Parts: sequence; structure tokens; C-alpha cells
Amino acid sequence: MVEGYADRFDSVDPARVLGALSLMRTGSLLIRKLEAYFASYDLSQLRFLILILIDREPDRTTLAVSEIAGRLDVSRPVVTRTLQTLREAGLIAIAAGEDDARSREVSLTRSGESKLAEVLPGYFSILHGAM
Amino acid sequence: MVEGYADRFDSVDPARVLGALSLMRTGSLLIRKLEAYFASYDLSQLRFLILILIDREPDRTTLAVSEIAGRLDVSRPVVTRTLQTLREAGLIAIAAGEDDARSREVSLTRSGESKLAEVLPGYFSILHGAM
DNA sequence: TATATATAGTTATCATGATAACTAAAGGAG
DNA sequence: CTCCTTTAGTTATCATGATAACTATATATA
Repeated sequence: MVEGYADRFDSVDPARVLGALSLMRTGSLLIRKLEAYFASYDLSQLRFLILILIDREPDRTTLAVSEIAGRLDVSRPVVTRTLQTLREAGLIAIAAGEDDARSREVSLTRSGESKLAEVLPGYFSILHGAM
Repeated sequence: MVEGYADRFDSVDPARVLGALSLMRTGSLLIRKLEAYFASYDLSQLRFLILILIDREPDRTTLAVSEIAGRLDVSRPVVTRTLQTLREAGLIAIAAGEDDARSREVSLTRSGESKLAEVLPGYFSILHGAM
């Protein structure tokens, strides 16, 4: 299909276009596979990434909402909503900020740490297998 | 971050895991760039792909709803909804199936063909530039 | 210090993906 | 031919991304 169009745009190299399409498709398939894997643990990609982000934070055990949003490049409202889900599932705790009354400090619960430990090997295995 | 975890799972090669993560990120960024481009033409990735699919169909000028869903690997309800949007925008026409009264025949309008011609060069240019 | 501005987070709303359940028509078995 | 099953498409509902507008608090300026 691409070639048919490429004929009409001679600055277009079909190989590069097909490469880009393939990149998008491969990436999307991998994301789908991961989502299916996370779903089997009652997680989503974002819920998982939030857990891992807090767990891996050096020198601290908590993160603020906007830090999570910034590092994962996700909008703050989405983080708010996802944190509520994680709290309802008992995987995180949310406390008032110490210095700043506007902020919230998000931390992992024991249960959140266990969940992460449970999910991580399969996660790496899927990423590993994808390459 | 990956390396910290990789230490604990010795079957994991950090390079491969990072490669997979990079694949997902690059793919997602490209998809985002395309979505922004399509939005500037009042389209979305899916709306665009439906137009291109009908346009490129050999020997026919129409496609059925389930054919579109099957070829784009998107659920039928999403196709139904998206076709409504495209029809409201005057880019496609939907007629009753000739043989089968259950099916619908989706075709491009003149306006749909023009829109496609307008959008295609930039689309290829973005894909081309991504590689 | 009083007021204006900026920042942290939430709520409301929209877009776009999915699945489940429904309607209508086609096809097949008795 | 009638009834059962399958198929095409739609509707209803949910999940997850976004942006806009709001509340509450912090900070900076007059």
C-alpha cells in the first residue's frame, strides 16, 4: 500500500516509511502484551510504573503527585485518579505533605512492595523476549 | 533504574530490556506526533487510516464495517462510532449493503478524497523523518 | 502586612480504546 | 417451512489518556 502512494511522492523512501510503520506496530504490540500481563495482576502499565517509581526513588520512600506525573510524563489528573485506584487496592498510602500542606506524599505499603516483587520477573521476561 | 533490578534477576540482559523500553518509547512518541498532526486536520489516526483503507482498496470503492475493523485490528464498536464522526464531517458515505441487508457499504466522498490528498504528504514526511 | 500571583492537587468533561449485551438478518438442520 | 445458530452492526458501559476550570495553600510584591 505504501509503495502505491510512494510513487506519487518521490521524496519518500518506502523503506523508511515502512520502518516507521513497523516501529509503531511493534511498539504497540509490546505495549498490548504488557497490558495483558499487568491485567492478570490487577494492574495496568501506569499503576505498575507508579509502584516501580516510588520503589526505586533513592534516599526517599515517598513521592509527590506532581513528581510522579512529571517523571512518567502523564497528566496530573490521570495520576490523581490512578493513585485512588492504587490506594483502594491497598498498594500505596497517601499522607499529607509535611512542609507544604498542598502536597501529598505517596508511599508503597507492604502489599505494594510484594505486588511489585511478584510482577517484576514476568515484566522483565516480556521485555527481554521482545528483543 | 533497570540495572538496579537486573542485578536481582540474572537471566535479564539490561541492554535487551532497555532496547524494549526504548522501542516502546520511540513508538509512542511517533504515534503522539502523528496524532498531533492529524488533529490539525480534524482527524485522528484511526479516522485517517479508515480513509486510506477505503481509498486503497483494489477493484472496489466501498468496504464493509467489519472489513474495516478486521484490517485495522480495531473493535467493531469503535469503527461504528468513528464512521459516524467521519460521516458527520462529510468525508464518507454509508449505504445499505446490496446483497446482505445487515451490512453497510462505506465509501469516500469527494471531500474525503480531498482531505486524504491534503494530509498524505505530511504524514509520509513525519514517518520518513522518524527513521 | 495586604494583595496578587503561582503552584499542588482535584473535579468535571471529553476522546478513544475495549467488552458485553442487544437487534436484525442470513443460513442451516430438522 | 420452522426453528436454531451464526453473523453484521449498534448501543451501553467501562478504562484510561487529555485539557479546562476549580480549591487551597504558598510565595512574592507593593
